[in-house]
Amino acid sequence: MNFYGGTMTKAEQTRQFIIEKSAPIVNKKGMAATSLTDIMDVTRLTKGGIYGNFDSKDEICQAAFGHLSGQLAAYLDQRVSKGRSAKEKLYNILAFYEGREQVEGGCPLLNFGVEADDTHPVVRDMVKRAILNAQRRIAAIMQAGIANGEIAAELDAEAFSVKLFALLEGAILVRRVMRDNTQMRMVVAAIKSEFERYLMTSAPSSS
Amino acid sequence: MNFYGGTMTKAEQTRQFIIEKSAPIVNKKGMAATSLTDIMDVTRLTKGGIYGNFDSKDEICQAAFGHLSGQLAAYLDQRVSKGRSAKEKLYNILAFYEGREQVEGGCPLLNFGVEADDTHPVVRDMVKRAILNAQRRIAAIMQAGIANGEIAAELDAEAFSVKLFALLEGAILVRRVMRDNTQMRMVVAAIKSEFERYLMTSAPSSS
DNA sequence: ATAATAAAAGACCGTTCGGTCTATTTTTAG
DNA sequence: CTAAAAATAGACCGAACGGTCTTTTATTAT
Repeated sequence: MNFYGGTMTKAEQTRQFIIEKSAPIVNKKGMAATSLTDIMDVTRLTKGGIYGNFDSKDEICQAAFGHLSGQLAAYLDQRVSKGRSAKEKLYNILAFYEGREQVEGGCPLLNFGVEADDTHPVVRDMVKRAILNAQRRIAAIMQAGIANGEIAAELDAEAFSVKLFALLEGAILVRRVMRDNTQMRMVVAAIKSEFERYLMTSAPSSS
Repeated sequence: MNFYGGTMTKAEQTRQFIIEKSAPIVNKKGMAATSLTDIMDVTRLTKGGIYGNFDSKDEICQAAFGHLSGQLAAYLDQRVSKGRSAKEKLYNILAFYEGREQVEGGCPLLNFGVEADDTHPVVRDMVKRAILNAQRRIAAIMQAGIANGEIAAELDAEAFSVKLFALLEGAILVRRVMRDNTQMRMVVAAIKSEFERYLMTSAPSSS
């Protein structure tokens, strides 16, 4: 028996495989509406293989959200790290949301948040943490921008991050229902416009 | 046989009864997760009574959304009609969202919108129309305010209504996941603050 | 009151659900 | 190569699912 050191044991590999394959389905159909059969189909595994690695469907859904939110965070962090100013960092994030790319099945924070809030307290708590992290990411960018003089100190970093998050999630909802990106574009433009009011490099115009 | 004139036939009464009793559950648990048993329990009816009035569970869910969104629209219209200026009308709406009242189980536009977008095209279309109506309601208030000189013409009524809707729905999501109204309050304050920038009665300040 | 009609009851149907368990296969250590 | 161990297959389980259908109960017009 190899003690878990550098390599992944077979079960761990399979577990990860199941998570990665299932996550998009759970994100799209929802936890309640995703059946074991769906998971069996997408993984090409049977019940034995699945329940050998998970105790319940709920555990799979939970892990699926963890995977999706981790993936989303990684995407965003990557975008942020590629920006060399607060403005670039913010705009890279906005481009991500405005683009059609997104995680398959839409924003997991929205999907899981809406479904979990009454029925799945564990998932709800995970979503809560993910939301706070997303907001912290934005607030941190703003604070850094203020600290190095790129952004006017009048900008309330926390309030800005709260508004930005709400606007984007709302726009994601509208986009999914409408199947139309127009309002998302409007929202992103509005965020940019508000942000630029606090940019020190641009003219401190008042109108 | 009485031809349907003034009174409601018994079946129509029962149908309405089923819808009203089921709607909060479907709103809360979701369409997929709500079972016939749930509906039987809450209506104290049996399958015979239910399927005598509906062809399928989906039809009940659909009617439930229609009821909820109609109810929501009625609430909002009432609030709007009680305001005597654009500002009052808007603030009445905001007070509605900021307050804990809301429709039981949260905003049906959010709940049904997220669940329906992939799986229930009919419901998705109903949500789409409901969203557009909600936005139109706001835009109309703004346009009227501009027309009578209460609001500066610079305000883009449509863009404002899109932002407002997205902000509120995003804040509703956060509130449900966090079980905390703080961010909703922040969002409402931000909406008010932005709106007041365009108010003609207040000082046309530039900062 | 009664006969015709409408509505609701609830047993019943096949299917699918999440989950278990043993047999078999695959992997791995020696 | 072989024996021990781990992992997967898939038959099986009871429960719950959405939905049907016949019987019984309410309603209603006369």
